[in-house]
Amino acid sequence: MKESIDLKSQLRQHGHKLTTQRAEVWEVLKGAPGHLTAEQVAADTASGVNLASVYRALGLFTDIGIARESRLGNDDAARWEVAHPDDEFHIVCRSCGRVEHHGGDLVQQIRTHLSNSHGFEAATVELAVSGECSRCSDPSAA
Amino acid sequence: MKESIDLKSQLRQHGHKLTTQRAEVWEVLKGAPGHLTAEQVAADTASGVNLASVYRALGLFTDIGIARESRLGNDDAARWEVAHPDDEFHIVCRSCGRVEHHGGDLVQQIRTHLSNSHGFEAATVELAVSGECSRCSDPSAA
DNA sequence: ATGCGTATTGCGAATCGTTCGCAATTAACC
DNA sequence: GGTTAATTGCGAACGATTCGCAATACGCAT
Ligand SMILES: [Mn+2]
Ligand SMILES: [Mn+2]
Ligand SMILES: [Zn+2]
Ligand SMILES: [Zn+2]
Repeated sequence: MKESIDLKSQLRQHGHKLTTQRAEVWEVLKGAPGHLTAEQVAADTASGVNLASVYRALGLFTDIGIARESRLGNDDAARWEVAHPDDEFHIVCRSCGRVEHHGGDLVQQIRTHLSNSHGFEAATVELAVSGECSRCSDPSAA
Repeated sequence: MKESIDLKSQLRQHGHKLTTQRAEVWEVLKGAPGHLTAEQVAADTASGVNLASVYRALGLFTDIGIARESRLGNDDAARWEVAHPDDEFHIVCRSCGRVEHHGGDLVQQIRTHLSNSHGFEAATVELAVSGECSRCSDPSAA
């Protein structure tokens, strides 16, 4: 099973407090299936955490590395999720907007090529592919 | 030498007029070394084209495929350049913000893998790598 | 060249996502 | 429980982009 992140210790390690709001925001992120906007997080929060505080929490989580922020598709709002490595990249359906994750060594290959052939050590590799997802391209397959 | 795009015919083909403002915006894009914000384009424009009109022109150029829009690094403003294929991806220095282009077949490999192994035809592949550029990581190399 | 009808411009106001300032609250440590 | 600095909530501010609309300028046909 997947290691569960201990929010309290992660925050402590970076010199921050564990507040009820942060805990609630974290709970929403953990429970959500996908990539949420700050507004969605705020809405799903147990006690209705203030939007500005949600932004602050999400920003903090991203800074300390337990959450990941991305801008997907044509979307103008940022979205967050529990952190996952770059290697698991995003495939965004340009019809319905659904996002799938794709693992494998494709991203590693990019890193390796840049390092071996160009002496460049990639800090982050952001890869996002768009196209029609199976549900949208083949309407018959329910 | 690189084929030069004929703005007038590209616009005609898509049912749009060639205006002096569009010509000026295009001139700026063609002449610019890098990736420009709408504000920068407006500023560099011969007759000071209005910012809203610059946005409209850049949006149109992007729609008809002769310009490319990207959001690089932590930057919150969109940037434009004369269109180039996805295969030439972006390497962004997280210290100085400089952007380099990197060609090769890495992006094609991604497309091929997704098609062969998953029957997924990628419409766009957006790849952006971050790290320290040579100038920033090795200060001695002037 | 001239005139027409429509696409396009410029301008300011509006919108949207996100951040800020600051007084009131609260978590962490004693 | 008391102290104190970190955090919250609120509303106002912000920057990027878009919109509405009257004035203008293309493109095409005279
Ligand atoms: Mn993800
Ligand atoms: Mn580019
Ligand atoms: Zn879909
Ligand atoms: Zn640099």
